[in-house]
Order: sequence, then structure tokens, then C-alpha cells
Amino acid sequence: MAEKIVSSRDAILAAALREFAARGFAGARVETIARAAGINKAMLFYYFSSKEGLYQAVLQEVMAEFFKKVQGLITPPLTPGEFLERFPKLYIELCASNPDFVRLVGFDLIQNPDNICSVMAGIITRMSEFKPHPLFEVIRRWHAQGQISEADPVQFMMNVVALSIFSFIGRPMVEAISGMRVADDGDFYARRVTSVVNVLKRGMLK
Amino acid sequence: MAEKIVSSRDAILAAALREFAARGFAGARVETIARAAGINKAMLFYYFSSKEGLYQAVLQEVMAEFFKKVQGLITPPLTPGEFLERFPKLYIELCASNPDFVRLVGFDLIQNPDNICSVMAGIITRMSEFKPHPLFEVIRRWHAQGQISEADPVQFMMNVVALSIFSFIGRPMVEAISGMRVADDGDFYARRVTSVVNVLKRGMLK
DNA sequence: TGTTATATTAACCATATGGTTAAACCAATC
DNA sequence: GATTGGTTTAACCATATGGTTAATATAACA
Repeated sequence: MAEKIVSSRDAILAAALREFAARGFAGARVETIARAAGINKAMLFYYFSSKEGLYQAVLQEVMAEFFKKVQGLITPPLTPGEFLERFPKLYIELCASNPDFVRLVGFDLIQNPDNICSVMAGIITRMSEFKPHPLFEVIRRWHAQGQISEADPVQFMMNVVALSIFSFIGRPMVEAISGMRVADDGDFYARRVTSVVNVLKRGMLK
Repeated sequence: MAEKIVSSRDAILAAALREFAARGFAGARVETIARAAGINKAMLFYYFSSKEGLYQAVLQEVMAEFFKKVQGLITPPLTPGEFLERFPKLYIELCASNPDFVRLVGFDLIQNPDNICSVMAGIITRMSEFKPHPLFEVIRRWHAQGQISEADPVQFMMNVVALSIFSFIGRPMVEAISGMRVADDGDFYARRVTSVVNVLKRGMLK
């Protein structure tokens, strides 16, 4: 066969994402990643020069993919109402279908916020469309035109992202407090989207 | 002197909280904890039989303290409006003054949700007042009486907790996207409380 | 004072882990 | 068929790490 189904490099990246997401950087074992990728441990150091290098590569790849998707959403001009409907939906569905992404970013956000910030900054810089980051200008304009009630774009985005992403990390916590087990069907996320969109629109739209 | 300023046991617990919060379970070094606590490593295994045991003890202690405070808030009967004002305020201020708590719980939530769930369940069971967990009954009643718009108590609480806790974990992320550095003064949290309470009341109160 | 239970330490130990190396394999190209 | 350059592996290595032990200090107490 001319090409392998997956290159060793890609197999390593995929396996590494799973392992890092499951155990964090320190808890991840290079050996385990190699075995899961079906290659010798030395291969891993051949492609990525260290565990740290591999980690950064995974983070880079995964974040870049994520930003590409978000960018697609916010490129066309939107009304605040449209934005508050589409962003959480995209975000929640994206996270639901990539649980490893959420956990990886979560770990990094807790442990080493500066690192993920610089990774994101790097990606944003490379995507010229994001440059001065139009989104925050847009949000400011929405408020200036009296379309939304929240004046501070940072608070605005925090509210949006918080409600969206917490559906994943915080679910077990709420389950524990409530004593209720939330069904793990796709339905849960559909209901979650509804609730979030509702709160955001009623809460921040004028 | 009859008693030491702090018992070795407590010194270990305090140092362990710091270390586990900073590096996660796997990243934490027993040696480092011992040194920070000013005792010999063997002492640590003398009081807590293993690294895992120490970790659980820390989690237990920290969660119990947290629940005690939350309980104080929700014990008296409240209107939904009062609840939506006081809960986020308490939550955000609590997290702001105990960043280690947030990170420790965050780690555990991502890596091992079942564990923290059972810890919480244990604590709740021991606090008899929480038993059938009245809070969720109360929320249901609020909706039945037409006082709030969200019918599902799980969604209701998720919205509340998400907006409150994300102020900490997610802040660097929003900062990176926005390119703005949020001032680290106490003011930030005050503004955050205002925004969250606003969204929640406008978004879920009828 | 002798006894006992609790605290505390220095010195070890077995193992796991990130990382290296030198040799082999393999496909393309000359 | 020899050369070359990327790919892959088994066998190592140094070190860090969780955990143990046996001996000692301390305080309470009979």
C-alpha cells in the first residue's frame, strides 16, 4: 500500500490526546501513549523531542481546530440574538463530541493558564481575520446601540462561555448535590442548549 | 509549650492542599509537600498511609468546609430572587478567597468525577439537614408557583454554578481571546458578581 | 524511675519513568 | 546493486519517586 492508514505521527498525536486528557500532563505515561499508538516509545521521541514537546503539539493542534470552527461561526455579521443562539449551540455540541478536548483544555487552564493563553494568542495571531479581534468590538457596538444590557464585553463573553462549557465539567458536581443521575443521552445536551440560550437571551438581550 | 502552633498533621494537610491544587494528584510530589510542611517525609506516611490517602483527606476536609458554608446560606427560606443574589455572591467570594479549593476540585472533577461525587455524597449524608436535599424541592416549588422560568432544577442549578465558578477557571481563556488583561484587583470579582446576578435574575426570574 | 504510646528522623529500597543509543529496516533513487 | 534518508526497534541508563524500616526522641504516667 502506498500510504499507511494513519501516519505514525498522527497515531501518536491521537493517542496522546486521549492520554493527556485522561490523566493530565504529569499523570500521562509516555509508554502508554506509545503502546496505544501501536509504536515503539522511541518513535515518540523521534517525532516530538520530549514529552513536553508532544504535549504542546497536541494542544496546538486541538486548539487550532477548535478556533477554526468558532471562527466560521462569528465571521458573518450577526445580531446579538443570533449570536446568543448559535454560539452556545456550537460550543456545547462541539464539546459534547470532543470530551477529550474539554478535559485537556480544562487541565491546562487550571494548572498553567499562561501556557494555554500564549497558545491561543499564537493561533489567533496566525489567523489574520482574528487580529484585532473583531468580536469584542462588535459586542461593544451592540451595547452602544442599546441592543444588549451588558456593557463589558469580557463579562458578556464570560457569561456565554461559562454556561456553555460548564455543562461538561460541572455536571457530575450538580449530580452529586442533587442526588439525581442525569441521563447521558444526546437529549441532555439538547435540553442544556435550550436552557442556556434562554437564560442568555432573557438575561442579556434588551 | 503545651501545644504546637500547628500540629504536624495540619501542617501536612495545608501544604498538601497547596501542592495538589498546583500540580494535580499525579504531578504533586510527596517530598515537596513534606518539605513545605517542615517535616520528614516519613511523617506524612505515618499520619496518612499513602499519597492517595493524603489526597482523599485533603479533599474531604476542603469539601466539608465548603458545604458547611453553602448550607448556612440555603438553610433559611428564601425567595428565588434572594437566592439568585446571595448564592453567586457567596460562591464567587468563597472561590476568590480560596483559589486552591477551586483548582483542586477542578482537577478532580475533570479527572475523576466519580470520586468527588462520592466524597460529596458522603458529606451530604453526614449533614442530616441535606438528606433528601431540600434545595431541589424548593426550586421545583418555585417553578410550580410560577416564580421562575426554568422547570428543571438541575438546569437551574447548573446555570447558577456555571456562571459563578467559571469566573476563575475560565478567566484566562476569555482574556486570551479578547487580548485584554483583566485587572486582578478585588474589583473584578465585584463586577463579576454584578453581571452574574443580573443575568441570572433577568434570565430565570419571572 | 521505668514503662508505654506517640512523634520524628535518617537511611534505604524497588520500581517506574523520561529519555538515549546504536543498529536495523525499508523505500526510493542513482 | 549500492547509496541514501527517513523510519523503527530492542536494549539501556540515570534519576526521581512512593513507600519502608529501624532506631530515637518526647511526653505522659504508674
